[in-house]
Amino acid sequence: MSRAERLLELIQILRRYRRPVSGEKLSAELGVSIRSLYRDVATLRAQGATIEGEPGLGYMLRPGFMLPPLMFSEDEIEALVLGSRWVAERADGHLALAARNALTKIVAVLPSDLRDEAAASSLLVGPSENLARKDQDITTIRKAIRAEHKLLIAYEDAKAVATQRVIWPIALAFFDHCRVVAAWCETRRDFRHFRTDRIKMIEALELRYTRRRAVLLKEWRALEGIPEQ
Amino acid sequence: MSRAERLLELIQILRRYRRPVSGEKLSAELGVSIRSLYRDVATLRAQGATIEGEPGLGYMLRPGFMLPPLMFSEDEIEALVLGSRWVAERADGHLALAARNALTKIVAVLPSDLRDEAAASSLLVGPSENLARKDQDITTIRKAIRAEHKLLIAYEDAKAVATQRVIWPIALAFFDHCRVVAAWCETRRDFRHFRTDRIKMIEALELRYTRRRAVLLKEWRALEGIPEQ
DNA sequence: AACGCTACTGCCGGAAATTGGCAGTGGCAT
DNA sequence: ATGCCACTGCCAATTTCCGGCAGTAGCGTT
Repeated sequence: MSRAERLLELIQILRRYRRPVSGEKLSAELGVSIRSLYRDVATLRAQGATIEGEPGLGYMLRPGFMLPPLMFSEDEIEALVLGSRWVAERADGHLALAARNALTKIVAVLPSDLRDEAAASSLLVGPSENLARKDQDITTIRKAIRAEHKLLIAYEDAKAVATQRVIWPIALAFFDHCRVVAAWCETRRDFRHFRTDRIKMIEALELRYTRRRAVLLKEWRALEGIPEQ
Repeated sequence: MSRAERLLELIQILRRYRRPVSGEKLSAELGVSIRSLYRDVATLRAQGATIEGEPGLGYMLRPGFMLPPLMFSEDEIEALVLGSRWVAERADGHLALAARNALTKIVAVLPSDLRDEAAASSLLVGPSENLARKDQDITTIRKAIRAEHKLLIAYEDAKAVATQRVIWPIALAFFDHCRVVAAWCETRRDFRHFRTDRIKMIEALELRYTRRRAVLLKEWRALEGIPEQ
């Protein structure tokens, strides 16, 4: 195994463990001495990986993904740039920032003669027309989805009937004029959809819901007839 | 310079030249022997780069970009996935396909435990509401923009007045309900905007326009007050 | 047919990078 | 005070990398 491959392997091993792992264990799994492991960690850090090491504990990789060298066609890069711009324009603050950061990283490594072209890429995203912005809420929802946490919401449906419910959010759909949360509703014991602009209050309950999101998502997709994207 | 860096450098050099370059020249630019160059080319090919080599001619890189190892945060990957999905949903056939391909490539290299999560990512893009689809035209426009080629179009404006013009397309803006081409209009000798759904006919003139797109784009941006994205 | 140009491969000795072991420092918790 | 562990510098052994050489093969020109 070449060194480059081993570095990638190290990232993946670190990613598998969620808790700190000692360097000795990592070196054993890689079939390499502890000394080399320290060097590998240093190299990865130099490449931008956020590997945290604490004496007495071990190493832990801050959640993230290391992509190995990838080859993209011109169209593919253009698609990534356009997509990131759309997210930067339309998604909530955190995600929009992440989109800009991802874009910056990609553009930074392009050869200089192409950097300008990509930066000045001719595919633009227009502003949203009348999309009500509830950035902080969307961020809360996204976090809850990822953590499989319950949410308490005050909702006002299309007929202006107000309710309070505990929901298990599983997905967030972006439409032209609104965003919709798909969730399992504890009150109704069924899947329900909630337009984010009709959510009047939202409270993150630091409480995990009892089924796996992937499973719920699959059931919901089947019910709604939504194909995998 | 480490070998990994040199491989990236080779890609960038190949990208600079648009015509075939001999291995000898490449090796000279890299400050390395011809023998090593052959090895480097072989390595890059094994990594998926499409470098074409023909005896008597030289090497040529099929247009595309090699991204070096990159580190993305969870949010950044989520933004890339969501953005690609939007492009796959909303852009024209070629670009949509490119978005799907880019996504496939990214997902393919994620560690397996995360692949499913990314594939089943909870951020979805709803279908467009009443967007008139003119896929083949959009592709033509995109190609013309990239090549800085003129286009002959038959246009019907908001008042149903029909005209034919030669335009120099410089950008394509995606709005919720329509796509708009920004262009220099030869007839009017000024910048004009054309909604793609009002373009009745389009013909690609294999003729380069006389000013650089980057410059035109900058002027147009200044005129319209559109900030760099 | 001969020649020039170039991609491509195998082999070999020398150069350079990688590796493992060792010794030592320092932080932290028990 | 002890144990655990991250981290660094040094050095010799190992592995990989590199350049040069010789040789094969495809293609177009003369």
